[in-house]
Amino acid sequence: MGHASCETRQKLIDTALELIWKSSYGSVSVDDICKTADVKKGSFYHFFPSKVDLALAAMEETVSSWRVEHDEIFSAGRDPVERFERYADVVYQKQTEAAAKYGHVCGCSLASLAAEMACQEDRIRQKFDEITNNKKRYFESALRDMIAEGTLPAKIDVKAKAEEIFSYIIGQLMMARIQNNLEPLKRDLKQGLLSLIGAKKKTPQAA
Amino acid sequence: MGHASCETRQKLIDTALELIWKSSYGSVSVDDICKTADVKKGSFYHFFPSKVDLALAAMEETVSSWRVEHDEIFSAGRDPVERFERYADVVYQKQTEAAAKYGHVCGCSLASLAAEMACQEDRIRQKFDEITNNKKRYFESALRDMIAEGTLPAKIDVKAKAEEIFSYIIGQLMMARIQNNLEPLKRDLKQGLLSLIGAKKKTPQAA
DNA sequence: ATAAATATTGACCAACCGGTCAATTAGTGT
DNA sequence: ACACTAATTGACCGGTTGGTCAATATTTAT
Repeated sequence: MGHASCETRQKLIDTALELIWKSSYGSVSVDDICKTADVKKGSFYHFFPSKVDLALAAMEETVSSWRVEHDEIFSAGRDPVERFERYADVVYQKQTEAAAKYGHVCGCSLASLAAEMACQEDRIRQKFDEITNNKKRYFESALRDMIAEGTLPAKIDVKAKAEEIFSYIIGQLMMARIQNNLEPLKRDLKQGLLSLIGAKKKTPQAA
Repeated sequence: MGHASCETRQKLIDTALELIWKSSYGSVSVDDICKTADVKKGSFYHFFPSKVDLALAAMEETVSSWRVEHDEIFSAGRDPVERFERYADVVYQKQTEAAAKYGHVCGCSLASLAAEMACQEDRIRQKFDEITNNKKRYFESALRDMIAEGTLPAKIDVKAKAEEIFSYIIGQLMMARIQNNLEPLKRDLKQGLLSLIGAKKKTPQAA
């Protein structure tokens, strides 16, 4: 059936991801994507009913490409505070790579796209919501582990704290993109995260 | 000289502000702005050399319309922690008004615009930087007052902390826009700000 | 071998994009 | 009254936009 070429579809997704991340949804045209991916426009509309549908697929692709790494970082086998620390390190590292590749700091592709489109395309808003809710579960789980550990008071509102953490990370990435500067991210992301969590030092009762 | 009509210029700025805040820079055309403002395109280009120049003027307008209120909130006469608390309240209140007016949560107009355009129009990036640096001074001043007060350790990096605070606020506003939900803002903005600042309770030594 | 399903192509579209311009109108200082 | 400047107008432009479509080529199941 000519199904051999999911690769055309994939090439379109990858290209869209790159181009939109580098600039913005509005400034990248379907023609741009097709030309860069070396795919004819007719093929584009064979795989995707519209430009937004491509963007939606690109969002899905992004999150699925993170999944394994994400699970490793937030592994329940790891000390909960270390999970956040490691996460901060990885975020910074990925931003560094992207900045080198694209010539400037790009921030969070999903958040930038969602912020741009939230008020026009509800499906993009919804998809981001869905991704966000999933991600917050990792944070909530880590926070609960800290409560169990005794490094966080039990009365804390775990869901609220997870949202604060999420917002802070998004804010840092947005600012990094706008300022085109990774230094604040390097300096403040981890530290701010720890301030926000506000954990007590673990009482060194072992050994 | 027919200068009677700076009002045309002003109407264009106000309209652009509204339309771009409601949706995005890329999705609002010069024609849209002109039609809404009831100004002919020729007039538009009489006052602004390009669409970005209008956006730049709109950014300037936004910040100048805040100035007085901002100075009051961060008045040195006010307790430093209260400045942040009051700021959080005002941010929430303004978002509520805008959401009612436009039909959905809009977030920070400047940050949304800057995030969208940062990688394409350096002048917008620079303008946002300039505005940001100014705003951070209010935060830094409040933090320094807290150190003087003894509610914050003197060793703290004031500039870094101010950036953390700024990022957190931007993140909360972005998330509010994307989620089209003011509840997290209401619940978390102030509290997260206080966690981030991490001030000790003022020792009640008066009276 | 063949029929059905899928993929690819390039030509095509109306609407819209940001921007220009010459002509006209209105206000101002003298 | 007059000359000068600034504001307004609407027609105009080439290029681009997201999207369509009929024809063709390719792959697969039988």
